[in-house]
Amino acid sequence: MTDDTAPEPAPRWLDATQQTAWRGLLAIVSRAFPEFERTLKAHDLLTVHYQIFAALSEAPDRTLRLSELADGADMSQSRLTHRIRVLVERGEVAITADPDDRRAKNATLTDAGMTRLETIAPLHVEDVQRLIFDPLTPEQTTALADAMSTIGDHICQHPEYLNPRPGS
Amino acid sequence: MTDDTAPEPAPRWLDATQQTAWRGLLAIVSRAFPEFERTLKAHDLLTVHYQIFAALSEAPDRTLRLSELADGADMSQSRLTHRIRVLVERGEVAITADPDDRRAKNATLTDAGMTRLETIAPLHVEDVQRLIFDPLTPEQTTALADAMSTIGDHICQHPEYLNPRPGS
DNA sequence: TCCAAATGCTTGACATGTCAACTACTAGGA
DNA sequence: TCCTAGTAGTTGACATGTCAAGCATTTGGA
Repeated sequence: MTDDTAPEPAPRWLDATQQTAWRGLLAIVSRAFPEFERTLKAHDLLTVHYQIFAALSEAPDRTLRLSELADGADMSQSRLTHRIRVLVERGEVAITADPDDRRAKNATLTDAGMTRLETIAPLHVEDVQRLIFDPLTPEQTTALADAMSTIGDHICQHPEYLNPRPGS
Repeated sequence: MTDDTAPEPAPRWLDATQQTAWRGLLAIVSRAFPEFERTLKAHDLLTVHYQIFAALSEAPDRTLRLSELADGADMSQSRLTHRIRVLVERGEVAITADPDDRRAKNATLTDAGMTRLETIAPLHVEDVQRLIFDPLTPEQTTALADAMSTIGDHICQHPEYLNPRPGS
């Protein structure tokens, strides 16, 4: 009897340098990101809502088709539908039917929404500066941007490296 | 009438380099981390469970007091109580009363749990290598570790920089 | 000794995320 | 025209996260 299963390659454990980088990343995710959420929550917003505001504010006419908005803000359509509701109720986002495609809807950041974003954005960016960039020297920031953009580009340009996502 | 409120300082917007770094970080969080979760979920585990396994496997006697485990794995005690239940039911973690302090309980990674971790860990580390470190040169990895550990140390050593956390 | 405060953990209610239907509409070919 | 497949968005059930309240125990000081 021969074993026709492929032999498992030895695991590629993280070396010391990689472990250092990985632990730092975990610290950011487990401590800094919850801090950003607390600041937003103090103003009755979730991170989801900030992402919606940010994506719409950068779009032409502050308007995006809902599916484009979901893509641009990195969330599922379902989640968008659930969470955008409160923004519409508050009058900070308006949703209108698309005249050209009766399946589609467009979301627009209203003036009230823009005002809201202008209040929150400085608080959010201050959090990011304080927890992420303040401890770094300019050289470290440059090196971080280089590495991060390399990783980010690689992930976005190689979706085949990802497991199939359920429901999408 | 004089305005006695302090003037708002100008927001410290991100410069181009910082934006590059920030977008990369968001890409990692929104794409790579969900990928890690999908791999774990294919083996009936949540990230929470992996963190529990990892923390216990590194502890003396593979055992930690529950409150130490919650700290070490960066989660609230409440969340730990809720999510560790299934691991106990599966026999992968054992919980025993602490003989010295009758308030406390100790969690131990069982042999079955260790076997489980030895199955999953290579898959997880392969995900991390593939999505985070593979695109980087050795020099980029070194620079990333330097910046990340600087940020991580800063966050962990300056808890006064964080808003008060509810419930803790 | 007593008691108030702190600690360790659990519980349950509610908020949010996820996922698989589902409806409605559009596109494109027989 | 009629199908079939694909696309846009919604819905509801369930899984998970969050938070405040609660119980039991320990600590430390009056």
